[in-house]
Amino acid sequence: MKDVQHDSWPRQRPRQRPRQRPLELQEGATAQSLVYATLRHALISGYFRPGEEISLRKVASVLETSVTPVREALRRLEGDGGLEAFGGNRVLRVPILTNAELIDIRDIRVNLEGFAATQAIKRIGPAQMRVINNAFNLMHTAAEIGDVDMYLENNWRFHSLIYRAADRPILMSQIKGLWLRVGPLMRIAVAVAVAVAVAAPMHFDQSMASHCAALQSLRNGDPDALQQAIIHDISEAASDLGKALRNGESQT
Amino acid sequence: MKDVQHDSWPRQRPRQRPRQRPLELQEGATAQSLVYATLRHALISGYFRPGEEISLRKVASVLETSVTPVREALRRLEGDGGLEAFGGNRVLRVPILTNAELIDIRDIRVNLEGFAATQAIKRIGPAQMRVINNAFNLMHTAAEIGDVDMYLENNWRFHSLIYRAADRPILMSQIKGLWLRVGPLMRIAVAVAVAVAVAAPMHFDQSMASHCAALQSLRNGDPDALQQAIIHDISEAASDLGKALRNGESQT
DNA sequence: CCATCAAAAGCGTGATCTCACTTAAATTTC
DNA sequence: GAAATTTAAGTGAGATCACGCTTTTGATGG
Repeated sequence: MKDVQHDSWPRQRPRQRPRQRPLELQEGATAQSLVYATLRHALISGYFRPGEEISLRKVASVLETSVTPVREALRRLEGDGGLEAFGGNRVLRVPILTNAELIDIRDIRVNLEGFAATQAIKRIGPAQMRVINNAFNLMHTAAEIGDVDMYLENNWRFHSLIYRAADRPILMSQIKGLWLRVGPLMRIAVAVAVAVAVAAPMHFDQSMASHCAALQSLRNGDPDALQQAIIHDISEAASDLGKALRNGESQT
Repeated sequence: MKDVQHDSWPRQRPRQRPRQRPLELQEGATAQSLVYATLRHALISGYFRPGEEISLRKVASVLETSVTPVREALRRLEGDGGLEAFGGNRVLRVPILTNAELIDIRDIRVNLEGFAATQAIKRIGPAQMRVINNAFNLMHTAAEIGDVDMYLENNWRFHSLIYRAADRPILMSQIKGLWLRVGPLMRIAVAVAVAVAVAAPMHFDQSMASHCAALQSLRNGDPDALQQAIIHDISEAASDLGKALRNGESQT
């Protein structure tokens, strides 16, 4: 059935080019979704600096695919607010948040994550509690040994594990979208905090106090206390992020 | 290296195709963004039914462009939750919300739009108040004469004008994303409500009562009352949407 | 040595084509 | 005539190329 020669064409067409390569794309997932997931994770983990420019062809080259899936992935990230088009050439880059946007995100996070926490606390069983405890401990030790990557990863794990228990996919995606926006700044803020924490180890205690209070509220099953702890943590973090933002723009 | 004739190929290639046409794409906006805006507006206005399938080539043909920008636009909409990929062929279609998703969206709306209202009320001046009043009146008359399009449009205008006054772009985009998801259902719910309103004109009064209370709170500058009115409206609407959803799935 | 201008490289955008796959229709077969 | 199979049409995914634009670079003139 598959007349490979395409009889509708004259006859001898060289046409040697198409040669589509299936590549290493595994498991039915589209290349576009792989690129999207990769870049999204990189953004949320702060592997890109605010203001860094992302090139279609560079990404396509690194990920060993063509420009088409990359462009779709970048466009999705642009829609998510994780990237922004800049200049007349529409070069895509990591957004540099303004202070107003930071406040905007903070308040949305307070509402959404606070609500998610109250919904989650009813559904957290001993198994989830153990995993959350694990993430908390890892985050704690990461802060002690000054491992920024480990801290960021487990900070996200700690929060997302709680919210995931709420079993609200749409709410979860909204929260993820907000973390995506603050990811690049978060790394800078934490890196600075870690740097000063070497000299003054008590600097992380503010952040740790919030997380500890959240953990305690989880154990007690107190939704209001948990919500307050989450809100406090978000406000603290927003304050640090604001400092990092102002430091960054003074450099630029 | 620019050998336009591609000397690597035999020689006389007709190759008459490139012929890129600038088309009617006006004002520096990319074709992709035009397609996105068009389809997004169509979705939020309920011009597509839940479950309706959207074809790349059909859209490209109707909008007189190629498939590339259309696919990017549809992918963005998929990321927004306005479309979903279905089946092994990843055919894109308008999502059919589950009841859990409806509750999810309702609660997020209560939090986000309630918060937006409290932030907006401090910043609403006489000029905005006049525009909002206008939208309210248009919505009211639309309900009386049974014009579904007019009602939907001004319902969105009424709400968005309030939220826009909060001057929180990110919050606004999140709220828009939620309306995008419920848009297709909203039309069905309103159409049903209009149909029965012809027989029993007092059916719209619930919805109108919420909007009236919101307007009154705006005039009084009472943020708590406004928030309560918004929350009440959202809850009412979610109830109607749930009925429309159950009716729809009984047909399917 | 610096300013100026032209060439080149790089950017995103969009069109076109092939591919793999699914689904609908038509044909054949029992 | 009904059922199974083959065929045709339609789908999204991905690669490649041309285009217009901006930025960088290199050479030339001052």
